[in-house]
Amino acid sequence: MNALVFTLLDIAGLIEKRLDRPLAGARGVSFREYRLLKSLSEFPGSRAMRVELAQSVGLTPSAVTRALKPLEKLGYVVTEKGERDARQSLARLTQAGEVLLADADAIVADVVAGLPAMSISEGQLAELHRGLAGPAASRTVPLRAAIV
Amino acid sequence: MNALVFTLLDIAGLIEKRLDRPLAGARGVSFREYRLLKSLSEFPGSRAMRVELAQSVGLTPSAVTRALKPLEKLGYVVTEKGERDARQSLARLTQAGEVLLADADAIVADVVAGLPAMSISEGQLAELHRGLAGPAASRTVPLRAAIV
DNA sequence: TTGAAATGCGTGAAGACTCACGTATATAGA
DNA sequence: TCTATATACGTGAGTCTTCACGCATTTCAA
Repeated sequence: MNALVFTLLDIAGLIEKRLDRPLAGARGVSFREYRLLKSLSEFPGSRAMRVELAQSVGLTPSAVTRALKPLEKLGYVVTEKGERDARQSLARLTQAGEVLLADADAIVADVVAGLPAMSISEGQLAELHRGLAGPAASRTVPLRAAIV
Repeated sequence: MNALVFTLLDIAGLIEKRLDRPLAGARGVSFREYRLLKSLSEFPGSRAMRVELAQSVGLTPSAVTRALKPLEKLGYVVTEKGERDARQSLARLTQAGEVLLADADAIVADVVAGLPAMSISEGQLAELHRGLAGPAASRTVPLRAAIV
């Protein structure tokens, strides 16, 4: 039982390392950055707030703020002030960002194709993912109850 | 294909977070530290070199050196100079470490039991793990070839 | 035996992440 | 309208990890 979980964690670590190297070497972005850009590209108009982005990649908004900075400097992302809500800093993928993302996608697909075959059902994995992510959202309530 | 891999990585991250909190809260050790101690306990006599330990938990020897320091301070581990080889710093689990580890094991088992059911074959996962770890070991040769 | 290469370890520097906190803006209720 | 709360963001401090080195010790080959 525990062994299965530990093995899973090890596997994830190994895969992440395998993805990180080629991306960093070829395009100068880490795998984390790739995922951030990928996530951004999936928002309507490739625009999203820090909080949305953070939620979708499983990071803190502050971590997103920091991760975005170098990507802006490289011209892959620009941030625009929200018009309706002045608190918002909307990150938008630039054209250069889209090009980079396309290249990176190809690299990632290559690496993934080179992984040992895994006979895991995508459906089951997705269900497990939901099972893990869901309760985290509703966790807010019990925590408050515990504090009060 | 890619989606499956990404889901797997997300799941690993979520599980790690779930394990980290209870351990840190109850026993003051991170999940990484727990794994280090666990790994150490599995060596004969609960003694191991930095390099061995590093290899078994997927870290750098220097990372192990640093990770071990606070655990030593807390009395869970002591390091002894190797008698046959004076370069070695052998880490050994103390009795206090064993007690801690037993408690932590219980906590981990609890958390794992609370995870959503995962219908993944342990055998298949182990095979994937070998497939990923194995090539890394033999990677030394091609790398050298590339350099020369 | 002796010089060169390999091995084990520890440290400084840098990167990435979280937490805690403060600021600016928006919103809801008295 | 005015005040309290919530939201979105950014920064400083702390932790953990890797990389690049350098030192001490061992091993191997001439």
